[in-house]
Amino acid sequence: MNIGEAARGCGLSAKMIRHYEAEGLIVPRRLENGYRDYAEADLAVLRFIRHARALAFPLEDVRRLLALWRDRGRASADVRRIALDHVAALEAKAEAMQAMAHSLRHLARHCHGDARPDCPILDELEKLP
Amino acid sequence: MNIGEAARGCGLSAKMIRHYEAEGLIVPRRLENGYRDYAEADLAVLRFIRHARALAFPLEDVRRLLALWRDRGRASADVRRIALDHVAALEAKAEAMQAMAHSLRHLARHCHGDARPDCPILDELEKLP
DNA sequence: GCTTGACCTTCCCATTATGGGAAGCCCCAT
DNA sequence: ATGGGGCTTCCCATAATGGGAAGGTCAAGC
Repeated sequence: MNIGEAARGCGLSAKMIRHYEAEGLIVPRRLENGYRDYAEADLAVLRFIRHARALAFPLEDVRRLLALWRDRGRASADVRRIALDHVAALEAKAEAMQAMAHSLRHLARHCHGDARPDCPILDELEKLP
Repeated sequence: MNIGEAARGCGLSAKMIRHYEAEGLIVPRRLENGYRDYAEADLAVLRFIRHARALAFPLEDVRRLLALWRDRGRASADVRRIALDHVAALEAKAEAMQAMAHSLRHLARHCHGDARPDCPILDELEKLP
């Protein structure tokens, strides 16, 4: 199966599949003409990568998860550790963003939002600590 | 005031001040020796930039906010528009991240997290749609 | 007056994940 | 054999930040 077919089969772009290969996540067989040749098992790996990325695991985490996935004897605790660390990172970022959104919404609520020039939003950006 | 002093005075790194200059946000006077020379008024601009960045406004937004800030006759509606669009973007990202965190936490809850190899997290990454 | 150290300049590179696009090769169907 | 579509690699760009090199400048101390 060449890369285009593999891409359609796993939901990733050919571009990204090559990128993941460059990152060492999945290195397919090569045909004599130089074309990449993906097996069915490779498709499963590519889908795994797509799912992990959909949950925003950084590639470095995906690499480790893949290693654990391939290791039939891994301890589930290792997987859980990676997942929970990632959850913590996600929640920290999400909370930071919501705090910023909240502050800004608060400012915007006190801004007339009409043709007048006075604007608490700019005032605040000017004066903040 | 040279760039080091300006950096200490506004809370940005000299590196970033140069970057914001390259982006056209603030271009200081130059001394004869080529050194950048910041006035007090420049410090206010730099602080404005820092505050806007602290609220995660992208540089492009900062550029527009700065223009409005400098324009004594701007309509507060223009500022509000930028702010609320940014709030929407922040909230969208925050919600996406929390949804991912939530899914993962759910998976992790069903993972023993011990030495056994069976792991619902990996199972899910393997099987997802 | 010269050395030293702190500061300044510009330029290049790396990060993360993704995509655009060019140049050139390959394969298959007409 | 020719054309179209797929494949290859390589370079570039994104956003914001930082690291670091190579070299110019200034001020203090001797």
